[in-house]
Amino acid sequence: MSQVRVRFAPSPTGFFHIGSARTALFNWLYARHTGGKFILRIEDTDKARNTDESLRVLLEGMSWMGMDWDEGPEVGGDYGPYFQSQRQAIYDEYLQKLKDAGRTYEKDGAIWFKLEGERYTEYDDFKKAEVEKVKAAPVVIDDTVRGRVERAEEMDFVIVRKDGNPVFHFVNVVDDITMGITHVIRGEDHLSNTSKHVELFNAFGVKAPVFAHIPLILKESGPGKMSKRDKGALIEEYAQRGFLATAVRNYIALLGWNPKDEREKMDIDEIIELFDFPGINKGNSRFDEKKLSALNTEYLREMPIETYTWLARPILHSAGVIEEDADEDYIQSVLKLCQGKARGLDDLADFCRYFFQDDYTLDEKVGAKIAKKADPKELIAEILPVLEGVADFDADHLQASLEAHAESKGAKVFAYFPALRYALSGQGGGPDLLPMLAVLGQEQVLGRLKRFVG
RNA sequence: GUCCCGUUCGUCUAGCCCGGUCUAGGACACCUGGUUUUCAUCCAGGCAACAGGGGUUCGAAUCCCCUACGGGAUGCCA
Repeated sequence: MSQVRVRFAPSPTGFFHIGSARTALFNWLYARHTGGKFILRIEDTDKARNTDESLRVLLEGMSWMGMDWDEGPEVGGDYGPYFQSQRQAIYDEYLQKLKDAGRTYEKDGAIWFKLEGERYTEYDDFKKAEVEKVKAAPVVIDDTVRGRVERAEEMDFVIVRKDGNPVFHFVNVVDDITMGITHVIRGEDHLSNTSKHVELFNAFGVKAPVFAHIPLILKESGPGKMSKRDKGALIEEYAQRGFLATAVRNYIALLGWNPKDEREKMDIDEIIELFDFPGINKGNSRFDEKKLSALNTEYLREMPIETYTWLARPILHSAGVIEEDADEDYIQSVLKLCQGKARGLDDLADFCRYFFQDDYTLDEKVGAKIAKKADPKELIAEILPVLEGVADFDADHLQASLEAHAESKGAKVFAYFPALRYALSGQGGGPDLLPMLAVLGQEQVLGRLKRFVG
Protein backbone atom coordinates (compact mmCIF):
# COMPACT_ATOMS: atom_id res chain seq x y z
CA MET A 1 0.00 0.00 0.00
CA SER A 2 2.88 2.23 -0.71
CA GLN A 3 1.50 3.83 -3.82
CA VAL A 4 -1.32 6.30 -3.66
CA ARG A 5 -4.32 5.40 -5.79
CA VAL A 6 -7.06 7.99 -6.04
CA ARG A 7 -10.05 8.15 -8.28
CA PHE A 8 -12.52 10.55 -9.75
CA ALA A 9 -15.83 8.81 -10.24
CA PRO A 10 -18.26 11.04 -12.09
CA SER A 11 -21.63 10.16 -13.39
CA PRO A 12 -21.87 11.56 -16.92
CA THR A 13 -24.83 13.88 -16.96
CA GLY A 14 -24.06 15.92 -20.03
CA PHE A 15 -22.37 18.66 -18.03
CA PHE A 16 -19.01 19.06 -16.41
CA HIS A 17 -19.83 20.86 -13.22
CA ILE A 18 -17.29 23.15 -11.60
CA GLY A 19 -17.63 21.28 -8.31
CA SER A 20 -16.90 17.99 -10.02
CA ALA A 21 -14.00 19.55 -11.83
CA ARG A 22 -12.55 20.77 -8.56
CA THR A 23 -12.95 17.33 -6.97
CA ALA A 24 -11.26 15.83 -10.01
CA LEU A 25 -8.51 18.40 -9.78
CA PHE A 26 -7.79 17.75 -6.10
CA ASN A 27 -7.57 14.04 -6.79
CA TRP A 28 -5.39 14.57 -9.80
CA LEU A 29 -3.13 16.98 -7.92
CA TYR A 30 -2.75 14.58 -5.04
CA ALA A 31 -1.84 11.74 -7.39
CA ARG A 32 0.70 13.87 -9.20
CA HIS A 33 2.05 15.28 -5.95
CA THR A 34 2.65 11.84 -4.49
CA GLY A 35 3.61 10.07 -7.67
CA GLY A 36 0.51 7.90 -7.35
CA LYS A 37 -2.15 6.86 -9.81
CA PHE A 38 -5.17 8.86 -10.85
CA ILE A 39 -8.06 6.68 -11.92
CA LEU A 40 -11.10 7.77 -13.85
CA ARG A 41 -14.10 5.60 -13.18
CA ILE A 42 -17.38 6.20 -14.89
CA GLU A 43 -20.49 5.76 -12.80
CA ASP A 44 -22.85 5.12 -15.66
CA THR A 45 -25.43 2.94 -14.03
CA ASP A 46 -28.26 5.29 -14.87
CA LYS A 47 -28.72 4.31 -18.49
CA ALA A 48 -31.25 6.93 -19.39
CA ARG A 49 -28.90 9.81 -18.75
CA ASN A 50 -25.62 8.29 -19.78
CA THR A 51 -25.18 8.84 -23.46
CA ASP A 52 -22.01 8.91 -25.51
CA GLU A 53 -22.44 12.64 -25.71
CA SER A 54 -22.42 12.94 -21.93
CA LEU A 55 -19.24 10.96 -21.71
CA ARG A 56 -17.67 13.10 -24.39
CA VAL A 57 -18.42 16.33 -22.51
CA LEU A 58 -16.78 14.86 -19.47
CA LEU A 59 -13.66 13.57 -21.14
CA GLU A 60 -13.23 16.78 -23.11
CA GLY A 61 -13.60 18.80 -19.93
CA MET A 62 -10.95 16.71 -18.23
CA SER A 63 -8.59 17.12 -21.14
CA TRP A 64 -9.25 20.82 -21.42
CA MET A 65 -8.25 21.23 -17.79
CA GLY A 66 -5.13 19.21 -18.45
CA MET A 67 -6.07 16.37 -16.16
CA ASP A 68 -4.83 13.12 -17.60
CA TRP A 69 -5.75 9.80 -16.04
CA ASP A 70 -3.54 6.77 -15.57
CA GLU A 71 -6.36 4.27 -15.70
CA GLY A 72 -9.84 4.56 -17.12
CA PRO A 73 -11.68 5.07 -20.40
CA GLU A 74 -9.48 5.16 -23.49
CA VAL A 75 -6.35 4.21 -21.58
CA GLY A 76 -7.42 1.00 -19.83
CA GLY A 77 -5.57 -0.38 -16.84
CA ASP A 78 -5.19 -3.48 -14.70
CA TYR A 79 -8.23 -2.84 -12.52
CA GLY A 80 -10.90 -2.51 -15.20
CA PRO A 81 -13.42 -2.36 -16.51
CA TYR A 82 -13.69 1.31 -15.66
CA PHE A 83 -17.34 1.68 -16.51
CA GLN A 84 -19.66 0.58 -13.76
CA SER A 85 -22.10 -0.70 -16.34
CA GLN A 86 -19.53 -3.36 -17.19
CA ARG A 87 -18.75 -4.50 -13.67
CA GLN A 88 -21.89 -6.46 -12.88
CA ALA A 89 -20.01 -9.75 -12.29
CA ILE A 90 -17.88 -8.08 -9.65
CA TYR A 91 -20.93 -6.65 -7.92
CA ASP A 92 -22.59 -10.07 -7.94
CA GLU A 93 -19.55 -11.58 -6.34
CA TYR A 94 -19.40 -8.99 -3.61
CA LEU A 95 -23.11 -9.17 -3.01
CA GLN A 96 -22.68 -12.89 -2.41
CA LYS A 97 -20.06 -12.16 0.23
CA LEU A 98 -22.52 -10.01 2.09
CA LYS A 99 -25.22 -12.64 1.76
CA ASP A 100 -22.87 -15.32 3.05
CA ALA A 101 -22.06 -13.14 6.00
CA GLY A 102 -25.76 -12.77 6.73
CA ARG A 103 -25.70 -9.03 6.26
CA THR A 104 -28.51 -8.75 3.72
CA TYR A 105 -32.22 -9.34 3.45
CA GLU A 106 -34.91 -8.77 0.88
CA LYS A 107 -37.78 -6.40 1.31
CA ASP A 108 -40.16 -5.00 -1.30
CA GLY A 109 -38.14 -6.78 -3.98
CA ALA A 110 -34.94 -4.90 -3.14
CA ILE A 111 -31.89 -6.12 -1.27
CA TRP A 112 -31.06 -4.29 1.93
CA PHE A 113 -27.91 -4.06 3.97
CA LYS A 114 -28.49 -5.10 7.55
CA LEU A 115 -26.99 -3.01 10.30
CA GLU A 116 -25.92 -4.65 13.55
CA GLY A 117 -27.65 -3.48 16.70
CA GLU A 118 -30.82 -3.36 18.68
CA ARG A 119 -33.92 -2.52 16.64
CA TYR A 120 -36.71 -0.15 17.55
CA THR A 121 -39.39 1.84 15.77
CA GLU A 122 -39.73 5.55 15.77
CA TYR A 123 -41.71 8.24 14.01
CA ASP A 124 -39.45 9.92 11.46
CA ASP A 125 -40.32 13.51 10.85
CA PHE A 126 -38.55 13.65 7.52
CA LYS A 127 -40.17 10.55 6.12
CA LYS A 128 -43.43 11.36 7.90
CA ALA A 129 -43.82 7.76 8.91
CA GLU A 130 -43.09 5.21 11.60
CA VAL A 131 -39.80 3.51 10.64
CA GLU A 132 -37.58 0.79 11.97
CA LYS A 133 -34.27 2.04 13.27
CA VAL A 134 -31.17 0.39 14.61
CA LYS A 135 -28.97 1.35 17.51
CA ALA A 136 -25.79 0.72 15.61
CA ALA A 137 -22.41 1.52 17.10
CA PRO A 138 -21.04 4.79 15.74
CA VAL A 139 -18.63 4.41 12.91
CA VAL A 140 -15.35 6.25 13.03
CA ILE A 141 -14.38 8.19 9.97
CA ASP A 142 -10.78 9.18 9.97
CA ASP A 143 -10.92 12.24 7.78
CA THR A 144 -7.70 13.94 6.85
CA VAL A 145 -9.35 17.28 6.39
CA ARG A 146 -11.82 17.23 9.28
CA GLY A 147 -10.16 14.96 11.75
CA ARG A 148 -12.00 12.21 13.54
CA VAL A 149 -15.70 12.17 12.76
CA GLU A 150 -18.10 9.80 14.44
CA ARG A 151 -21.46 9.03 13.00
CA ALA A 152 -23.94 6.26 13.63
CA GLU A 153 -26.00 4.96 10.76
CA GLU A 154 -29.48 4.41 12.06
CA MET A 155 -31.35 2.65 9.31
CA ASP A 156 -30.76 -0.30 7.04
CA PHE A 157 -30.33 0.82 3.46
CA VAL A 158 -30.92 -0.56 -0.01
CA ILE A 159 -27.91 -1.89 -1.89
CA VAL A 160 -29.68 -3.49 -4.85
CA ARG A 161 -32.83 -2.02 -6.34
CA LYS A 162 -35.78 -4.15 -7.19
CA ASP A 163 -34.85 -3.82 -10.86
CA GLY A 164 -31.62 -5.61 -10.04
CA ASN A 165 -29.29 -2.60 -10.31
CA PRO A 166 -26.94 -2.03 -7.41
CA VAL A 167 -27.03 1.42 -5.83
CA PHE A 168 -24.28 3.98 -5.49
CA HIS A 169 -23.19 3.25 -1.92
CA PHE A 170 -22.63 -0.39 -2.69
CA VAL A 171 -20.86 -0.09 -6.04
CA ASN A 172 -18.79 2.78 -4.83
CA VAL A 173 -17.36 0.74 -2.00
CA VAL A 174 -16.93 -2.40 -4.07
CA ASP A 175 -15.13 -0.46 -6.78
CA ASP A 176 -12.89 1.29 -4.29
CA ILE A 177 -11.96 -2.07 -2.80
CA THR A 178 -11.37 -3.84 -6.08
CA MET A 179 -9.52 -0.94 -7.59
CA GLY A 180 -7.23 -0.64 -4.61
CA ILE A 181 -8.17 2.96 -3.88
CA THR A 182 -6.09 4.32 -1.00
CA HIS A 183 -7.55 7.81 -0.60
CA VAL A 184 -11.06 8.99 -1.24
CA ILE A 185 -11.10 12.71 -1.92
CA ARG A 186 -14.62 13.97 -2.51
CA GLY A 187 -17.08 16.70 -1.67
CA GLU A 188 -18.33 17.26 1.84
CA ASP A 189 -21.81 16.37 0.69
CA HIS A 190 -20.61 12.78 0.97
CA LEU A 191 -19.46 13.03 4.54
CA SER A 192 -22.81 11.88 5.88
CA ASN A 193 -22.85 9.00 3.40
CA THR A 194 -19.48 7.87 4.61
CA SER A 195 -20.89 6.07 7.61
CA LYS A 196 -22.76 3.81 5.18
CA HIS A 197 -19.57 3.24 3.27
CA VAL A 198 -17.55 2.43 6.34
CA GLU A 199 -20.24 -0.03 7.43
CA LEU A 200 -19.81 -1.75 4.09
CA PHE A 201 -16.01 -1.76 4.24
CA ASN A 202 -16.30 -3.30 7.70
CA ALA A 203 -18.79 -5.90 6.51
CA PHE A 204 -16.37 -6.90 3.78
CA GLY A 205 -13.59 -7.08 6.34
CA VAL A 206 -11.60 -4.49 4.45
CA LYS A 207 -9.84 -1.52 5.95
CA ALA A 208 -11.46 1.65 4.67
CA PRO A 209 -9.36 4.06 2.62
CA VAL A 210 -8.28 7.41 3.95
CA PHE A 211 -11.07 9.94 3.50
CA ALA A 212 -10.63 13.57 2.68
CA HIS A 213 -13.88 15.50 2.46
CA ILE A 214 -13.31 18.79 0.78
CA PRO A 215 -15.49 21.88 1.22
CA LEU A 216 -18.17 22.69 -1.30
CA ILE A 217 -18.36 25.56 -3.72
CA LEU A 218 -21.29 27.82 -2.93
CA LYS A 219 -23.11 29.81 -5.56
CA GLU A 220 -21.94 33.35 -6.17
CA SER A 221 -25.00 34.86 -4.57
CA GLY A 222 -27.93 33.41 -2.75
CA PRO A 223 -28.09 30.30 -0.64
CA GLY A 224 -26.80 26.82 -1.32
CA LYS A 225 -24.10 25.11 -3.27
CA MET A 226 -23.34 25.75 -6.89
CA SER A 227 -25.78 23.94 -9.10
CA LYS A 228 -25.56 23.40 -12.78
CA ARG A 229 -28.05 26.13 -13.48
CA ASP A 230 -25.94 28.79 -11.82
CA LYS A 231 -23.83 31.18 -13.78
CA GLY A 232 -20.29 29.93 -14.07
CA ALA A 233 -21.13 26.40 -13.05
CA LEU A 234 -20.16 24.61 -16.22
CA ILE A 235 -16.60 24.02 -17.31
CA GLU A 236 -17.51 23.78 -20.97
CA GLU A 237 -18.81 27.34 -20.82
CA TYR A 238 -15.45 28.68 -19.80
CA ALA A 239 -13.87 27.17 -22.85
CA GLN A 240 -16.55 28.72 -25.03
CA ARG A 241 -16.17 32.10 -23.42
CA GLY A 242 -12.49 32.17 -24.12
CA PHE A 243 -11.26 31.60 -20.59
CA LEU A 244 -7.83 30.08 -20.29
CA ALA A 245 -7.79 26.57 -18.93
CA THR A 246 -4.72 27.42 -16.89
CA ALA A 247 -6.53 30.31 -15.24
CA VAL A 248 -9.65 28.31 -14.51
CA ARG A 249 -7.57 25.50 -13.10
CA ASN A 250 -5.51 27.88 -11.00
CA TYR A 251 -8.61 29.60 -9.65
CA ILE A 252 -10.43 26.39 -8.85
CA ALA A 253 -7.38 25.05 -7.07
CA LEU A 254 -7.55 28.08 -4.80
CA LEU A 255 -11.16 27.40 -3.87
CA GLY A 256 -10.75 25.43 -0.68
CA TRP A 257 -7.02 25.05 -0.85
CA ASN A 258 -4.07 27.39 -0.55
CA PRO A 259 -0.32 27.03 -0.35
CA LYS A 260 -0.16 28.67 3.10
CA ASP A 261 1.62 31.69 1.78
CA GLU A 262 0.68 34.57 -0.42
CA ARG A 263 1.15 32.86 -3.75
CA GLU A 264 -1.91 32.86 -5.94
CA LYS A 265 -0.86 32.78 -9.53
CA MET A 266 1.05 29.56 -9.87
CA ASP A 267 1.93 27.35 -12.75
CA ILE A 268 0.76 23.80 -12.61
CA ASP A 269 4.08 22.29 -11.58
CA GLU A 270 4.19 24.63 -8.64
CA ILE A 271 0.67 23.69 -7.60
CA ILE A 272 1.46 20.00 -7.87
CA GLU A 273 4.52 20.46 -5.73
CA LEU A 274 2.66 22.39 -3.03
CA PHE A 275 -0.67 20.60 -3.01
CA ASP A 276 -1.39 18.52 0.05
CA PHE A 277 -4.11 17.86 2.62
CA PRO A 278 -2.99 20.35 5.27
CA GLY A 279 -3.65 23.17 2.81
CA ILE A 280 -7.28 22.20 2.38
CA ASN A 281 -9.85 24.32 4.21
CA LYS A 282 -12.83 23.08 6.11
CA GLY A 283 -15.25 25.86 5.34
CA ASN A 284 -17.16 26.11 2.09
CA SER A 285 -16.14 28.78 -0.35
CA ARG A 286 -18.17 31.06 -2.49
CA PHE A 287 -17.54 31.25 -6.18
CA ASP A 288 -16.35 34.66 -7.40
CA GLU A 289 -16.13 35.18 -11.11
CA LYS A 290 -14.43 38.55 -10.71
CA LYS A 291 -11.46 36.93 -9.09
CA LEU A 292 -11.35 34.25 -11.77
CA SER A 293 -11.43 36.97 -14.42
CA ALA A 294 -8.63 38.86 -12.75
CA LEU A 295 -6.46 35.77 -12.77
CA ASN A 296 -7.44 35.05 -16.34
CA THR A 297 -6.46 38.58 -17.35
CA GLU A 298 -3.11 38.20 -15.67
CA TYR A 299 -2.39 35.05 -17.64
CA LEU A 300 -3.53 36.70 -20.85
CA ARG A 301 -1.29 39.70 -20.33
CA GLU A 302 1.90 37.80 -19.83
CA MET A 303 1.67 35.33 -22.67
CA PRO A 304 3.77 35.72 -25.82
CA ILE A 305 2.05 37.75 -28.51
CA GLU A 306 2.18 34.78 -30.86
CA THR A 307 0.21 32.65 -28.44
CA TYR A 308 -2.20 35.47 -27.78
CA THR A 309 -2.76 35.93 -31.49
CA TRP A 310 -3.22 32.21 -31.98
CA LEU A 311 -5.93 32.20 -29.32
CA ALA A 312 -7.62 35.40 -30.41
CA ARG A 313 -7.76 34.77 -34.13
CA PRO A 314 -10.53 32.17 -34.15
CA ILE A 315 -12.51 34.21 -31.65
CA LEU A 316 -12.29 37.33 -33.79
CA HIS A 317 -13.24 35.32 -36.82
CA SER A 318 -16.31 33.78 -35.27
CA ALA A 319 -17.36 37.19 -33.97
CA GLY A 320 -17.33 38.40 -37.55
CA VAL A 321 -14.54 40.88 -36.92
CA ILE A 322 -12.02 39.37 -39.30
CA GLU A 323 -12.10 37.19 -42.38
CA GLU A 324 -10.75 33.68 -42.44
CA ASP A 325 -7.72 34.79 -44.48
CA ALA A 326 -7.06 38.05 -42.64
CA ASP A 327 -3.47 39.23 -42.62
CA GLU A 328 -1.52 37.71 -39.75
CA ASP A 329 0.94 40.57 -39.35
CA TYR A 330 -1.79 43.15 -39.14
CA ILE A 331 -3.75 41.10 -36.64
CA GLN A 332 -0.68 40.68 -34.52
CA SER A 333 0.17 44.36 -34.56
CA VAL A 334 -3.37 45.18 -33.47
CA LEU A 335 -3.35 42.57 -30.75
CA LYS A 336 -0.01 43.77 -29.50
CA LEU A 337 -1.72 47.03 -28.62
CA CYS A 338 -4.77 45.37 -27.14
CA GLN A 339 -3.21 42.57 -25.14
CA GLY A 340 -2.22 44.85 -22.30
CA LYS A 341 -5.56 46.64 -22.26
CA ALA A 342 -8.34 44.19 -22.96
CA ARG A 343 -9.54 42.15 -20.06
CA GLY A 344 -10.68 38.91 -21.54
CA LEU A 345 -10.82 37.12 -24.83
CA ASP A 346 -14.60 37.21 -24.76
CA ASP A 347 -14.86 40.97 -25.11
CA LEU A 348 -11.81 41.37 -27.28
CA ALA A 349 -13.89 41.44 -30.46
CA ASP A 350 -15.76 44.55 -29.36
CA PHE A 351 -12.59 46.05 -28.03
CA CYS A 352 -10.75 45.98 -31.34
CA ARG A 353 -13.45 45.71 -34.00
CA TYR A 354 -12.72 49.18 -35.41
CA PHE A 355 -9.21 48.15 -36.35
CA PHE A 356 -10.69 45.85 -38.93
CA GLN A 357 -13.95 47.47 -39.91
CA ASP A 358 -14.58 51.13 -40.60
CA ASP A 359 -18.33 51.05 -40.08
CA TYR A 360 -17.92 51.36 -36.34
CA THR A 361 -20.54 53.40 -34.53
CA LEU A 362 -19.80 56.54 -32.55
CA ASP A 363 -20.65 56.25 -28.89
CA GLU A 364 -22.74 59.39 -28.43
CA LYS A 365 -22.18 59.60 -24.72
CA VAL A 366 -18.47 59.80 -25.32
CA GLY A 367 -18.99 62.36 -28.05
CA ALA A 368 -21.08 64.56 -25.78
CA LYS A 369 -18.46 64.43 -23.07
CA ILE A 370 -15.71 65.50 -25.44
CA ALA A 371 -17.84 68.23 -26.96
CA LYS A 372 -18.09 69.91 -23.57
CA LYS A 373 -14.53 71.10 -23.91
CA ALA A 374 -14.34 71.73 -27.63
CA ASP A 375 -16.09 70.76 -30.80
CA PRO A 376 -14.39 67.53 -31.91
CA LYS A 377 -15.05 68.27 -35.56
CA GLU A 378 -13.21 71.55 -35.33
CA LEU A 379 -10.29 69.93 -33.56
CA ILE A 380 -10.05 67.21 -36.16
CA ALA A 381 -10.37 69.66 -39.04
CA GLU A 382 -7.54 71.60 -37.50
CA ILE A 383 -5.07 68.72 -37.28
CA LEU A 384 -6.07 66.94 -40.45
CA PRO A 385 -3.46 68.82 -42.52
CA VAL A 386 -0.84 68.03 -39.89
CA LEU A 387 -1.52 64.32 -40.16
CA GLU A 388 -1.53 64.53 -43.92
CA GLY A 389 1.91 66.01 -43.72
CA VAL A 390 3.49 63.29 -41.62
CA ALA A 391 5.85 61.39 -43.86
CA ASP A 392 6.71 58.49 -41.55
CA PHE A 393 3.44 57.52 -39.97
CA ASP A 394 4.75 56.05 -36.74
CA ALA A 395 4.13 56.96 -33.12
CA ASP A 396 7.28 59.02 -32.68
CA HIS A 397 6.83 61.14 -35.77
CA LEU A 398 3.16 61.60 -35.02
CA GLN A 399 4.04 62.75 -31.55
CA ALA A 400 6.58 65.24 -32.86
CA SER A 401 4.29 66.67 -35.51
CA LEU A 402 1.30 66.99 -33.26
CA GLU A 403 3.34 68.58 -30.52
CA ALA A 404 4.79 71.09 -32.91
CA HIS A 405 1.32 71.96 -34.08
CA ALA A 406 -0.07 72.22 -30.58
CA GLU A 407 2.74 74.51 -29.58
CA SER A 408 2.12 76.81 -32.49
CA LYS A 409 -1.47 77.09 -31.29
CA GLY A 410 -0.45 77.57 -27.71
CA ALA A 411 -2.25 74.35 -26.82
CA LYS A 412 -1.29 71.06 -25.25
CA VAL A 413 -1.05 68.10 -27.53
CA PHE A 414 -3.42 66.01 -25.44
CA ALA A 415 -6.17 68.50 -26.10
CA TYR A 416 -6.61 66.73 -29.43
CA PHE A 417 -6.35 63.15 -28.22
CA PRO A 418 -9.85 62.36 -27.01
CA ALA A 419 -11.37 63.77 -30.19
CA LEU A 420 -8.93 61.83 -32.31
CA ARG A 421 -9.70 58.58 -30.58
CA TYR A 422 -13.39 59.24 -30.77
CA ALA A 423 -13.30 60.02 -34.47
CA LEU A 424 -11.16 57.01 -35.24
CA SER A 425 -12.82 54.38 -33.06
CA GLY A 426 -16.07 55.81 -31.83
CA GLN A 427 -14.94 55.03 -28.31
CA GLY A 428 -13.65 56.83 -25.27
CA GLY A 429 -10.99 54.34 -24.31
CA GLY A 430 -8.68 51.86 -25.91
CA PRO A 431 -5.03 51.21 -26.59
CA ASP A 432 -2.37 53.91 -26.60
CA LEU A 433 -3.48 56.45 -29.14
CA LEU A 434 -0.46 57.19 -31.28
CA PRO A 435 0.58 53.56 -31.77
CA MET A 436 -3.03 52.95 -32.64
CA LEU A 437 -2.86 55.53 -35.44
CA ALA A 438 0.35 53.98 -36.67
CA VAL A 439 -1.22 50.53 -36.86
CA LEU A 440 -4.33 51.86 -38.54
CA GLY A 441 -2.12 53.51 -41.14
CA GLN A 442 -2.16 56.97 -42.65
CA GLU A 443 -4.63 56.23 -45.40
CA GLN A 444 -7.17 54.71 -43.07
CA VAL A 445 -6.72 57.45 -40.48
CA LEU A 446 -7.14 60.26 -42.96
CA GLY A 447 -10.13 58.61 -44.54
CA ARG A 448 -11.87 58.19 -41.24
CA LEU A 449 -11.11 61.70 -40.08
CA LYS A 450 -12.35 63.26 -43.31
CA ARG A 451 -15.53 61.29 -43.04
CA PHE A 452 -15.86 62.41 -39.42
CA VAL A 453 -15.47 66.05 -40.28
CA GLY A 454 -18.05 65.48 -43.00
C1' G B 1 -37.44 16.93 13.01
C1' U B 2 -32.75 14.11 13.51
C1' C B 3 -27.61 13.50 12.44
C1' C B 4 -22.92 15.37 10.50
C1' C B 5 -19.72 19.47 9.12
C1' G B 6 -18.48 24.44 9.24
C1' U B 7 -18.13 30.09 10.81
C1' U B 8 -11.41 35.73 10.18
C1' C B 9 -12.50 42.12 5.66
C1' G B 10 -18.26 42.17 0.48
C1' U B 11 -15.41 37.58 -1.67
C1' C B 12 -11.00 33.96 -1.65
C1' U B 13 -7.81 33.41 2.35
C1' A B 14 -2.97 33.73 6.10
C1' G B 15 -2.75 33.26 11.36
C1' C B 16 -5.59 28.59 14.93
C1' C B 17 -2.82 22.26 15.84
C1' C B 18 2.28 24.31 19.31
C1' G B 19 -2.31 30.90 23.47
C1' G B 20 1.52 36.45 23.90
C1' U B 21 5.63 38.73 18.02
C1' C B 22 -2.05 40.25 15.47
C1' U B 23 -2.88 47.97 16.88
C1' A B 24 -5.06 40.48 12.47
C1' G B 25 -1.27 39.99 6.82
C1' G B 26 -2.19 39.18 1.38
C1' A B 27 -5.37 38.91 -3.04
C1' C B 28 -10.03 40.20 -5.85
C1' A B 29 -13.70 43.95 -5.79
C1' C B 30 -14.51 48.99 -4.36
C1' C B 31 -12.84 54.28 -3.34
C1' U B 32 -8.98 58.21 -3.76
C1' G B 33 -4.59 60.23 -5.80
C1' G B 34 -0.53 59.95 -9.38
C1' U B 35 1.38 58.42 -14.21
C1' U B 36 1.21 66.77 -16.85
C1' U B 37 -3.64 61.96 -23.63
C1' U B 38 -7.92 58.02 -23.32
C1' C B 39 -7.96 53.56 -19.65
C1' A B 40 -10.79 48.15 -19.28
C1' U B 41 -3.21 49.97 -18.23
C1' C B 42 0.57 50.77 -14.49
C1' C B 43 1.99 52.85 -9.52
C1' A B 44 0.75 54.64 -4.61
C1' G B 45 -2.71 55.08 -0.76
C1' G B 46 -7.49 53.99 1.55
C1' C B 47 -12.01 51.36 3.21
C1' A B 48 -12.96 46.78 5.45
C1' A B 49 -13.10 40.99 9.48
C1' C B 50 -11.73 37.33 14.43
C1' A B 51 -20.62 35.48 14.46
C1' G B 52 -22.52 36.22 19.84
C1' G B 53 -22.19 34.81 24.95
C1' G B 54 -19.87 32.32 28.78
C1' G B 55 -15.59 30.03 30.74
C1' U B 56 -9.94 28.54 31.29
C1' U B 57 -5.58 31.85 31.60
C1' C B 58 -1.36 36.99 33.76
C1' G B 59 -2.87 36.90 28.52
C1' A B 60 -7.48 33.93 23.50
C1' A B 61 -8.66 34.97 16.56
C1' U B 62 -5.99 30.86 18.71
C1' C B 63 -8.18 26.01 24.14
C1' C B 64 -13.38 24.38 26.30
C1' C B 65 -18.86 24.96 26.52
C1' C B 66 -23.48 27.07 24.88
C1' U B 67 -26.33 29.89 21.35
C1' A B 68 -26.99 31.83 16.55
C1' C B 69 -26.16 31.44 11.57
C1' G B 70 -24.46 28.76 7.14
C1' G B 71 -23.82 24.10 4.56
C1' G B 72 -24.72 18.97 3.87
C1' A B 73 -27.19 14.37 4.68
C1' U B 74 -31.58 11.99 5.87
C1' G B 75 -33.58 8.49 -2.15
C1' C B 76 -34.70 1.63 -4.67
C1' C B 77 -29.99 9.83 -7.41
C1' A B 78 -24.86 9.91 -7.68
